[in-house]
Amino acid sequence: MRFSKMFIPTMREVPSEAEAISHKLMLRAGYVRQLAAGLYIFLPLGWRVLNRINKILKEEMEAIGAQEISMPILHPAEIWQKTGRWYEIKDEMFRLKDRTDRDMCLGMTHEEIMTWLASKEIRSYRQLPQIWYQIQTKLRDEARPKSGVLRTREFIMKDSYSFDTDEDGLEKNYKSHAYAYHKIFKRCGLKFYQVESDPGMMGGATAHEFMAPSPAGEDEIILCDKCGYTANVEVAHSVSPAIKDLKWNYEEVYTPQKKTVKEVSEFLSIEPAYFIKSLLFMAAEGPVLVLIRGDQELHEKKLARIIGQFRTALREEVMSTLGVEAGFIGPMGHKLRILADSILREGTYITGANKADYHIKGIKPHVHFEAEWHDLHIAKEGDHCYRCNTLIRAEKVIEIGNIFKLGIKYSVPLNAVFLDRNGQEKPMVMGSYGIGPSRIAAAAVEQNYDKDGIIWPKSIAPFDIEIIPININDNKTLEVMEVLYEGLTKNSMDVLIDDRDERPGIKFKDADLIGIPVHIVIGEKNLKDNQIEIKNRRTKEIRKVSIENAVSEAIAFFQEI
RNA sequence: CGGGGCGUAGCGCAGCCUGGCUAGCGCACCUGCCUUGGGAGCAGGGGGUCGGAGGUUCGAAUCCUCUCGCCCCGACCA
Repeated sequence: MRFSKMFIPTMREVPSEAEAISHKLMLRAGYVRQLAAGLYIFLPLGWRVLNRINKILKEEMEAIGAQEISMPILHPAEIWQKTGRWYEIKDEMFRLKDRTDRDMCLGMTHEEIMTWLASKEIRSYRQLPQIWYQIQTKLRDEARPKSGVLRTREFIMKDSYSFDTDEDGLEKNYKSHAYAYHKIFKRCGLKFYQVESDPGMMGGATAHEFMAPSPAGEDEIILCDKCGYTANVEVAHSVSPAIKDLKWNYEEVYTPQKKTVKEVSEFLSIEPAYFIKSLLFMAAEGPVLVLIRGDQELHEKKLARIIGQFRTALREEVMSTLGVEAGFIGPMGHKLRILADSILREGTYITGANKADYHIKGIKPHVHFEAEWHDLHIAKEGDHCYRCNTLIRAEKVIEIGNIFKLGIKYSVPLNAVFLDRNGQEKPMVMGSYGIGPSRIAAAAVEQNYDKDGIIWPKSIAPFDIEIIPININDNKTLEVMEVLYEGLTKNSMDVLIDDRDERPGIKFKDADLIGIPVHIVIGEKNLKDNQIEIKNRRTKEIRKVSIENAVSEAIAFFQEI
């Protein structure tokens, strides 16, 4: 491909709206353009990258027996109504009506439609298992699209769905997807982790996410380097640092106007970890008191999994429920549901006295209060691994893939059933598995760049090799350029020639920006010695080779990378 | 949806507070000359409803009101 014939609008300056590295570089290097918030155009270079990623996806999906199909993006509402998601999902779903006033929506994911298809077509256990996948556009009316191509309202997703006769079959397909995903992300040149995750509204008990470490990531994971425990903070367990049991006697202390843990802790010169924070929430079942240690933070999602949707109690509700103002609440003597973080099972603490301006020192679990014990705190760096007690660390990550065991969540409402060996009707056992190709691309950029631009992993670069003729008006240069281009192309290398009549500086800068892994520089000086240069974009290593050997050397050089 | 910021040429910005001459600068773009190993130089040139609407004023990029868009933080994220 010739640069002069390809639309590669590079920019010297970064558009001011871009913040994330991948966003800046993909704009500057001419890979994408923004149409509106969360809507991106993939330009020729960007589209080539996506296609390379998709090719890897297809190969690895086919390798585990998945079959590619293509489903509509426009869905009738009835199917989504049957599973209930039409009502559960709110503004996130794009909804519309057709000309006959029929409710429709744009697909944010395809569990419903895939299950519908299975319900129509699969009758017998003999037809199972099936794995169907597609690489298809998804539409989600995101509250806040951000970071360029990382979070958009319309994006392409590789989504696959497995249908099995039983849990064992699902387990097998779940595992083979995990295996395929490892291969895919490895082939794409990404650093990544597989972590335990929250199944969320997808339902089912088990889910994992594939996470590419990057400061631009929106998610955070917890890692234990010793035992290998990795989990999304949304579900991560941890053991907060141990504290001594100071065995104070139960006594009231005067703490005028000191309400927050920080204030009382400073006032009494006692570490926050010796305090119990008492928080009142209003759930569907009524008020619930939640206790966590002073140095912990409540994980609202963990709490929501236990008591359902809730909100913070208003000042008046605290007063009417507990008879004390917020800031001096203690867990003693109340008749309501009390949940406490498990760490509070042991020790002696300080807490509100249920009386304005007073705290209680010396409160002990089981003696002065009872509670349901749960993991309610946010795991963070400095905590210990709940499995092996080693110090854990946290990392920012980009979610690039996920796998869910769905079970029969969708097959039951949509009546996707089959007859088993004994002629018994049973719901299919399902799994769903997603990968975002544009997130792979963005994560690859986030993990591979320098001050000059992108450094693509060679498996997903838009081209393998870029040829840079220094002076396009030199006949010898042109001649060598054509010979190399032909030679490399014949050996199935994807080659971009910068045949523009531009100054060398511009070509070098653009080449570095665009980030093709290998550059071949043809200059008049080296030609006099019958040589050309082969350069590694990442390391800047340059190898001079003779023109005769240039093709084979360049290929070898590419393969070494 | 809550908080903050920004909309002036393709990109990056100045001008706005304190209203006033033809709306300016760098890069990019076009023409010519020159130049060719890391975003050259000289000369000439094109491109703007100052996001939009309404208002105040003799006069609005500038002041006021409304509105639209984009970005960032948070909430949300199937």
